[in-house]
Amino acid sequence: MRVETVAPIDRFFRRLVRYGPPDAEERAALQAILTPPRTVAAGETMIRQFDKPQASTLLLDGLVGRVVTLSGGSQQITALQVPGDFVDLHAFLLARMDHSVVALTDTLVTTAPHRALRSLMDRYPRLGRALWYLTLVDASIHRHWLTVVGRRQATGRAAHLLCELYVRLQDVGLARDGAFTLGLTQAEVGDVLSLSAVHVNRVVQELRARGLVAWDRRQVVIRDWDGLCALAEFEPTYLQLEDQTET
Amino acid sequence: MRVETVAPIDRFFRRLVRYGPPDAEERAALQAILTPPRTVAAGETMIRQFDKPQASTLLLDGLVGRVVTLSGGSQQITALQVPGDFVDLHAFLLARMDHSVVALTDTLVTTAPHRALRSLMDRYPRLGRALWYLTLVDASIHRHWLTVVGRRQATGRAAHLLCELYVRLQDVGLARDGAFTLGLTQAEVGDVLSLSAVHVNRVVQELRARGLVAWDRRQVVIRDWDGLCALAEFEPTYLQLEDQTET
DNA sequence: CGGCGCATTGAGGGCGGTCAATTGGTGTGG
DNA sequence: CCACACCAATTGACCGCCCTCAATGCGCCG
Repeated sequence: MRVETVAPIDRFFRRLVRYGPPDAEERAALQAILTPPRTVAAGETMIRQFDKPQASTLLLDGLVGRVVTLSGGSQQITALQVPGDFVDLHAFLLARMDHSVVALTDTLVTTAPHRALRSLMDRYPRLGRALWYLTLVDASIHRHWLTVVGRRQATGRAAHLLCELYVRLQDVGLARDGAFTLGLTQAEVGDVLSLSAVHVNRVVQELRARGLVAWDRRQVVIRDWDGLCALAEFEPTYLQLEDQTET
Repeated sequence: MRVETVAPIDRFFRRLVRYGPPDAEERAALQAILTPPRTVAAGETMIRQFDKPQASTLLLDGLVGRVVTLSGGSQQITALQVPGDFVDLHAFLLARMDHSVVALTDTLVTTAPHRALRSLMDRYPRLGRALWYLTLVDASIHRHWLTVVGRRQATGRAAHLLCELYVRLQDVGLARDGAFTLGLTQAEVGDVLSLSAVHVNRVVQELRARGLVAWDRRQVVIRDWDGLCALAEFEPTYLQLEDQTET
């Protein structure tokens, strides 16, 4: 999955830096509370809906989804997390998980115990705000997808997902030259886009026919970035990838 | 709009208390930084997309929406805020507003300057976490609506909106006995549910025909709460209205 | 070779969209 | 007091996107 050689933990710091670079002391303090990395196999549920985890999980490698199972047995993926993302930082403060967290590929994760996080925040308020910031970016993405799912047709939704994933993966060194590994089956893409697996397939074929992407198995190559963005009406501000420093 | 006699600011504290009751000192400190209340007329845009506000707005009375205007000229309301809600607390840390905030009825608001918020947080870390918590509840609602809009049919979506609004308004003393003022036109309901105004009307008539609600102008009376919840598959955990205390 | 997961293809139907016209309530100016 | 404007709600006709239900192809692994 790796493209550049980036130490997994740096993917996280790169994210955190957007809010305001933590100094060496803050960085070390944060790193000190992380548990040793462990692997989770594709398909495993790492956190169950209604659980009350005592630690938050940081994704180091792989792809995970926040999954809600619906009454009819179908499921909705409300968010995808790429390496460097905290998967359930919101569990630090919310009473119960409102969704499950499922490994969509083989993954590598570490965790930050909530007790340690809390004392870290008491000691380094700015670091606390940086973590808060990360959850706000998640919320911004949620809001954006609300408009994508609610208002865009299937083709635009799919194109939008590809644009977003490419940008996010590129940001952590896991995509380059338009190529990346999509850790999702077409059925799972449907669970993200709120489409049936059948219709996802038709859309994929349309994107191929228009010469926008090559999409074979789980390998995606974007052939026409501008065209794909235009079709998706992709405007990446909502991902909050620009640096901003605390004023 | 008022049903019980609740001082507007207490609607906010009632919310905050869910995370862990602030002590008298924290309460006073928070109240001290709030600017004098001002009114905003229905239809006015209080915060514009792409703005970088220097203060966050606390809604004391009325109804406001977070609105994204789309390329086609239509709009999506990604969230509704009821009295007691911070409308744009995320602007405290995010670089730019990813949406506008529009007053859907005449409203009463106050603001908390970001500079003051920041020193408040440095001084009272637990209060800071309580504010973070509020934004996490927002995110939880966003995720939930992603599944509602993505997976439910029009009738279920509308029923769900009524259930949620009733519970949230009741929580701040603005609804009772199944009756509340819906501050939205049917067209605006469509902007929330990602439906056309025409179809919203068809759905409203179906809800009336099934004997679930009376809905005249902007007055809604729920005639059959259980039936409405069943149709909506409403399960209010995601609103995080249960108390939880910091451990 | 057989089983399995995933991708693909086809047929048919329904939910909800657009376009357009009408009703009705409210406010305003003459 | 009435005429008119305006906004919100309502109704009807038509149609297209995407769903469901199947069946088939295809690569991989035991």
